Amino acid sequence: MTTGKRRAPAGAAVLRDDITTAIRRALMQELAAVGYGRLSIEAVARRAGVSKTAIYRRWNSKLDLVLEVVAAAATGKLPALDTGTLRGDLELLFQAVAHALRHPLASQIIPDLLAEAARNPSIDQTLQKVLRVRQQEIGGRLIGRAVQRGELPPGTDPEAAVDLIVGPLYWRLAIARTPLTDAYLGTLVEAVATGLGAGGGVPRPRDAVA
Amino acid sequence: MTTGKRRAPAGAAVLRDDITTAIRRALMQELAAVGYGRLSIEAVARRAGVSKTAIYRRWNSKLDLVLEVVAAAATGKLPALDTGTLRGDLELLFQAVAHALRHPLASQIIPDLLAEAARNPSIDQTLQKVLRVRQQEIGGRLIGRAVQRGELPPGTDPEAAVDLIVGPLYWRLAIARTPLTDAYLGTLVEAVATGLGAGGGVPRPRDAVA
DNA sequence: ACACGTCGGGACGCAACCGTACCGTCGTTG
DNA sequence: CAACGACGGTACGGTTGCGTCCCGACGTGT
Repeated sequence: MTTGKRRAPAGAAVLRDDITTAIRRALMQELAAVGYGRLSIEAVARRAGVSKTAIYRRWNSKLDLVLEVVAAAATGKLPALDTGTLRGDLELLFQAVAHALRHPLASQIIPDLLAEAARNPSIDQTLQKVLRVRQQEIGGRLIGRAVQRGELPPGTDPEAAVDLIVGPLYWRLAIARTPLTDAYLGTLVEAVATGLGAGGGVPRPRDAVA
Repeated sequence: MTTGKRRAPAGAAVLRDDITTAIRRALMQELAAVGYGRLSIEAVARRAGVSKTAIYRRWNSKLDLVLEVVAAAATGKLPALDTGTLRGDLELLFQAVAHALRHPLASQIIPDLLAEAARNPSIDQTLQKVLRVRQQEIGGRLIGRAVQRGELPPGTDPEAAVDLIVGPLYWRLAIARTPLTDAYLGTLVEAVATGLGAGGGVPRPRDAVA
């Protein structure tokens, strides 16, 4: 690509990091632009200003590329998240989730891949690791501390609590794409905190309706 | 397609309804199977047992087909939904939403199209009509009645309430694809009801953070 | 009885993409 | 300073899809 005058300077006998990161960046942008369904290696190569060959030297296939890059991008740092009160923890967590979902790329890529996960086991598995398991870990610790403090009843189910926390934020930011207000966040904290305590704890799943 | 012996009996000088509905059904199934991104008219025709020509006689293009069929499928009936109490209304509403999201086709198609809506204005517009506007209507009436009864403070924002209702259910059923329990539904009703009333009402959006 | 127009089937030209295989170039590593 | 191997570029054969067009067959409405 880039039909220049003669030839652009090439690399050497080692995989160049700048080219690797250019591919990663281009993949994320392309994924946001057209989604996984329409994703093409050629478009990624074009966008990265890189030859297709350079991509196939690093990854075996489209799926390989997506899984590795997305997993790497999602596996980031996260705060300590221990303020001493349930409401404080919730507020921090909400801010973190909201911050992540406000990234334009993330808010396009995540719903797309989550939809794709429903029909692609490899993607499903990867997302389970980098999204849901992390959420459950964080949520579990958060709920556990609140129970120890006596802020929540002992039977509280962390899994359900996470749904209650992530669900509205995800719906509003990623699906409805409605602007988020501080007031809304505050109310959400209040609703989740009181809601979790209200029912005498969220019982564990038993009689499945589905 | 269907390279038979000679020729199957054909129709007459009028669009046959059975073929039209076969196309509609095939489109929904194909949409669930591969998503909008990979959707192909040829696959729809194959699945419907119909020639491509038959599809193009009815719709101009892929997008036309999808928009019309999806809108028609989503524009269904909905219950009266007025039990006399906030918790009763919420429970009915949750059951209805949960029922809709348990349809295998719906739970595949809806997240896919919602993700696609982020980059396709036509799809976005259609979904806004058949999903979000309906939700806001229903939620608005529900909240309005609760406010009149004094169950909720007057300032309660119906839009935020809908997010609070739909979000967790959508996340659990369409994204996490976790089985839904009666107990979970009950707790959700409790959490939303108390949560909405807790903060002295959900204020309207003002200082957007995004 | 007859024209109308849909039916399946097939082919069309065009475009895009997959994954692989070659080049000749050229920087890095030892 | 020499060998290694990644680099861009290009081409390959095969597949898939788009949207259009033509055909002969045939059932329906007038």
